[in-house]
Amino acid sequence: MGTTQLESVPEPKYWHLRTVLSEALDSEFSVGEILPNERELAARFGVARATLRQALEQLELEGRLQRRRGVGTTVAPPRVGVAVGTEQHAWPGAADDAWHPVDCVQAAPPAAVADALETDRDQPVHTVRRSRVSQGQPVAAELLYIPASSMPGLTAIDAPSGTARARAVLRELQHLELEGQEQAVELGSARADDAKELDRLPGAPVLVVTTRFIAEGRTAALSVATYRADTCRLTFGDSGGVEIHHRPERQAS
Amino acid sequence: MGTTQLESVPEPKYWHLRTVLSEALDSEFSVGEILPNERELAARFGVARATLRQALEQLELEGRLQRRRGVGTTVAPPRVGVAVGTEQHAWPGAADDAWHPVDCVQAAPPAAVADALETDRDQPVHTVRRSRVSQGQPVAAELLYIPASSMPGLTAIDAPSGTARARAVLRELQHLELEGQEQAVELGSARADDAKELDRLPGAPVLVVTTRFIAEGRTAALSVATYRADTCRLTFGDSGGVEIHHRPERQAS
DNA sequence: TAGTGGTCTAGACCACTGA
DNA sequence: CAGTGGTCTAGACCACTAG
Repeated sequence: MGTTQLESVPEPKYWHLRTVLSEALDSEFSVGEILPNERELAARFGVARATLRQALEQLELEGRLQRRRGVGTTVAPPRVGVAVGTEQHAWPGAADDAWHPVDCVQAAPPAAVADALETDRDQPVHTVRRSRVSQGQPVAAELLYIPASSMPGLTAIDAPSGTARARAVLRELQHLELEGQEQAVELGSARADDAKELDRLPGAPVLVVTTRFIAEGRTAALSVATYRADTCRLTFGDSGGVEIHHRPERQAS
Repeated sequence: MGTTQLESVPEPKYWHLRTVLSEALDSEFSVGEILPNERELAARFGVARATLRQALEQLELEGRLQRRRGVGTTVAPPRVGVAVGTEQHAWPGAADDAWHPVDCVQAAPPAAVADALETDRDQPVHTVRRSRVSQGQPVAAELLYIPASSMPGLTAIDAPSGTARARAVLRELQHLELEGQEQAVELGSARADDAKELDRLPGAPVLVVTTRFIAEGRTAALSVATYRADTCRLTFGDSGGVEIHHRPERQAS
């Protein structure tokens, strides 16, 4: 009788814990505040540390918490909205581009990319690496694939690789007429190199945005961008910065 | 010396396992095939079951595996592309709509929704529940919020709730002129009711698509749709069905 | 060096499925 | 009913951070 309620169909402990912690975050903690450590929290709730961690993982997935090894668990700020799809289509590297180039090499692409580009697998492809920063934090890493056949004017550029090469490739891209673009979003996990760039551990959840740029009836470029799923909200549509932040509802009783 | 290689900076076992299993899935298994059970796999790889499960979780997150309690672990088909953003904006419930209505009630909305709708928190809102099916499988559940003030003509409808009511609300919506829409995508975890409708466990990863429909300069409707993140690839742009499926690259050595 | 989160183990029991 | 994945425990050690 002293307990709140008997659960005829008991929900898992970690799920209940998630709800309790979520409400505590709303009412008793403010952004950036540091939580008690995992061993202490587990003891306080009377569960094993693994169970407590399962609840924390959920909350981190939902962007409510941020955990860093050697430091602690902190309350995360609301997700930052990053504009991904715009009404006025534009090539990567255009004036208002939110990305900045990092590197560029010319090599044979992975098989999956060659398929999407509709080119032979041994045909060389310019691969531009770019990164995107928002509010001081890295939010996305991108690999931009451009078939060499799309850019005949670039064969004689002197810079063989590096940032200068990347800029040259992007500059060349602007000369083509962009006819349209198609995008897809799916859930993925960060590969080792992306994870490093995003300041996360390998396997961290990411939103993978694949963009196909169409010119002259063909796929002129393919962008594969991985966004931090914990901190980002991808926005599409006319204006990107509108304040629609959906926080999951309370659990129904 | 018999081992393949000494790892100077050893990656986690579960991550290495994920890679090994991923390659095995590519080469030795076909879609729908059932894997050995977890205890057997763990023994075969010489790890604890929890570690093996960590690897399986990764692969399930990436849409490579499907696990069902009491049944087993099967190889998942490639993710199905579902069109989310279209060039020609249209109201929910239009002729070519992929959704079908389930239910409708009129009640005060959650606080977060009221804020997004820019209405008072105690103002009544029509809440339409819809579901979306693709290739025989439920892929998304939606809550569609429409302020009663947007639809003055609906006060006298006789059906108080249920599917008939939902259809009536959607029909009424078509009479307004749609001026634009804004969308956002973020990662979330399925609430209990959504999870049930999506045939998943609570907490399963979902892609939450928030759409704001604008008419007469105001927010006339707000849709919060949760898509199964494991099985869905959300497509935006001119044509939704194009075959760009990005499979994560092999891990660099 | 002390304290944090990340990984891993070897068990146990439960909830669910299908024969 | 037997077999599956899902939950949970109580430990251990490791990698990383910061004072």
